Amino acid sequence: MRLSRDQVLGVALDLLDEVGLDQLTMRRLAGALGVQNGATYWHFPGKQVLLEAMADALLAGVTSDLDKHLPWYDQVVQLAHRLHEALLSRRDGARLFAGVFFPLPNALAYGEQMISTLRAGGLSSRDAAWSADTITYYVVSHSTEEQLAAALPDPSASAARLVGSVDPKRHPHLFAALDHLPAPHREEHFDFGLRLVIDGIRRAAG
Amino acid sequence: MRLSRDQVLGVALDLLDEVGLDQLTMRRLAGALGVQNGATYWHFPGKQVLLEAMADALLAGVTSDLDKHLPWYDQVVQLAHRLHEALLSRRDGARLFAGVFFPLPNALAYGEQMISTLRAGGLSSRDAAWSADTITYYVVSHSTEEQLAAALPDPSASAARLVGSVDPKRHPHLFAALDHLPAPHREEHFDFGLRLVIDGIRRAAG
DNA sequence: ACCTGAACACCGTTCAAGT
DNA sequence: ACCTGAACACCGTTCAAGT
Repeated sequence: MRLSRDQVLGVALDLLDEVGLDQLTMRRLAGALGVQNGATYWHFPGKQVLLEAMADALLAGVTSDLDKHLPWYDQVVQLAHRLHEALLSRRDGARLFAGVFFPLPNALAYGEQMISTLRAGGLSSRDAAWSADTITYYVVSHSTEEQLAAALPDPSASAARLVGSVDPKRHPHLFAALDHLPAPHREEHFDFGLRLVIDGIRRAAG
Repeated sequence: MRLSRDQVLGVALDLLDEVGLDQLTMRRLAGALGVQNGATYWHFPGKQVLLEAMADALLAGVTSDLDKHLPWYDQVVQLAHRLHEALLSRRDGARLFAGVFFPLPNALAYGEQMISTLRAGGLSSRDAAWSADTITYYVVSHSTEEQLAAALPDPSASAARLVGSVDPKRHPHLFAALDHLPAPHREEHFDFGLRLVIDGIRRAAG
């Protein structure tokens, strides 16, 4: 059976979940497709383009069925959560998305939705665009860290290394902060920072 | 003349500026050092450890000579700017830093300084730690995007591709936002988002 | 202690040739 | 139109052997 572009994309996403971004190679992908390693190059001109398509596929549906009855700032929260979930939906999804720059359909839809919601809150075109950037930076960076932490060979050994490297004499505040690591409270930690950003935006909205 | 660990690190940083993170290979590094490609492995056990050392080297001095007479929130701004400058000081510096997870000396000093400044503003240990995380996420993500944009093969062609991909009918708000791209106003764009976050934190500080 | 030389097991990409 | 087979120019890492 011949390959289709969508089939290559789908198997690539499944392979990402299985082996992670660093181990996702064109040769492994060909193997997973049961095909010789030059074959995928007929469907995608190179690895970078495939990665871009994968990144945009992650965002499918982020703007669907949003609740228009919420106040504008809660709509922003909802959309930010959607992006967060989308990036976490596949292994290394956040890093994949962060490594891509170009405007693709689902990313454009997300941007349009975010900016229009912020404009509904009374922000100027510039402030809405720049606030959307800030929210997106936050979500992407937070998601990246979550997945990096999850990918560590041995999480509890890594936590121990972290604790061990903080000398309470030299870094007293950091030492105290070890009681408040992000990992055990993922959702709360994410919402805390998102709330900071959105409170700032509400203030800017006057 | 024999190599020293510091010499390897220094040449690696210079090579990073010259060729970028993706082209920074252990073999090129050996070439730049005038040595066979196994030689560096005596000084660093592997590429990842070298990258971690390079990332931490970027942060040397971020906490030096901070102005203690500023109000706490302006000290936070100053420290965030220091991190921003440090990440931009070398090509792909932000991506290099983002790819590293483990606690190294300069990163610890930065964290300690940021949390202690926030605590001076009246935040609880938890809120200070989580607010510091949010600021750091913002700075790293913003810096990464700046450097990604700067690394595009042809910036003006890329801008054209961006403009061309936004249909004003389908994405009217995004289209309007094209007048406010980050690139032409780097510093202002950075400060805008940082201000949002810090306003949120000041509100949390009560 | 520090480095060479050579090998091992991989990569992404290209492209004539097949079907 | 779509894929194979084989090559090209690379990687990171290891390690016996040299000095």
